[in-house]
Amino acid sequence: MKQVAVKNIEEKGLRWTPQRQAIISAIANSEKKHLSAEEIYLLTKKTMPSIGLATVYRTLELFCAMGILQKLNLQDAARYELLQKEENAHCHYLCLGCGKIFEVPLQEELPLPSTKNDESLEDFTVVNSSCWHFGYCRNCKLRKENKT
Amino acid sequence: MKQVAVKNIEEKGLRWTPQRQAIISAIANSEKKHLSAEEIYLLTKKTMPSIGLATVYRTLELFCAMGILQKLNLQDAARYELLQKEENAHCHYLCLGCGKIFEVPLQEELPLPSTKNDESLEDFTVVNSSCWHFGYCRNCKLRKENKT
DNA sequence: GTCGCTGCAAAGCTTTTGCAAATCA
DNA sequence: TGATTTGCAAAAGCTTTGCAGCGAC
Repeated sequence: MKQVAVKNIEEKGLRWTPQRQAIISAIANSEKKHLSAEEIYLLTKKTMPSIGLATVYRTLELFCAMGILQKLNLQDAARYELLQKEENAHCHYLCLGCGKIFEVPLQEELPLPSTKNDESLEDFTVVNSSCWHFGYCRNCKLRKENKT
Repeated sequence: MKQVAVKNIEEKGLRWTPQRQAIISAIANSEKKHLSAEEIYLLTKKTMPSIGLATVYRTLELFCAMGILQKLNLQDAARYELLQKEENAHCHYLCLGCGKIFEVPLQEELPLPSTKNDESLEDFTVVNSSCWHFGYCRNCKLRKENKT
């Protein structure tokens, strides 16, 4: 993972700096997925207290452009997650009750939509996907029922 | 559509005001989908010049809570679209080249993910879905090839 | 009168940008 | 040396909030 990043970065005349390493390490070692820029900033600060928030933002943007991270625009703020080959297509289930996010890989290729009506779509190359389902998890439904 | 909204609103002790009517009309009559709050504000200003931006934001939030609108968190800003029964599940294809959004209804129910590994998901009730595919449309791919 | 709604202005947040210093090739 | 990168501070942009006045019931 890191090796690939280093190679990609250096091929483009960019540098693999301690900051970039610290940021990707913080993300990779975090148990939590879907980290916000602020969270990544705080995590990275643990190993590199001098790092600036702007650097984090610039690095996250770079990593997204390189395909290392995927940016998710959520309600409160953007969140980032490691993007690996096998994870290219997966679904997110966000519980509106507790805010928990469940993640489910899609084993097979994306469902083919009907492209009859829209010519231009017939030749659309999908680079990346993000599917979100909003609803309520079992715990929250049970909690709801008990209240009523 | 409007009738349903009025009924829902008044049932909850809320009011169906000229502003709310103007906003929903602006959205419904717009050819463009996926309008930003700013765009909705400007559209509504045409029929009601005195309206304030804060009112638009508050109304959009209300309509989302009522299930009349769906909020889409995109890169630049949040966007809103009418949420109708038949449209409950649909895919968005966003071209990273030109930013155009193609929309494709999913005829059949959502693809069933593998829920083996995650117990809590087995009993997840989906209220609403939003699927996004990012990539390049034909025009942008052609433009790219011509450049190289 | 009460309660909800509105418009304005100010504040709050996340994110971006400018710039001089630092760092690496 | 020349290019990229960084940290700080300031700015920008979207969205929310406080509040006094208005309007509906």
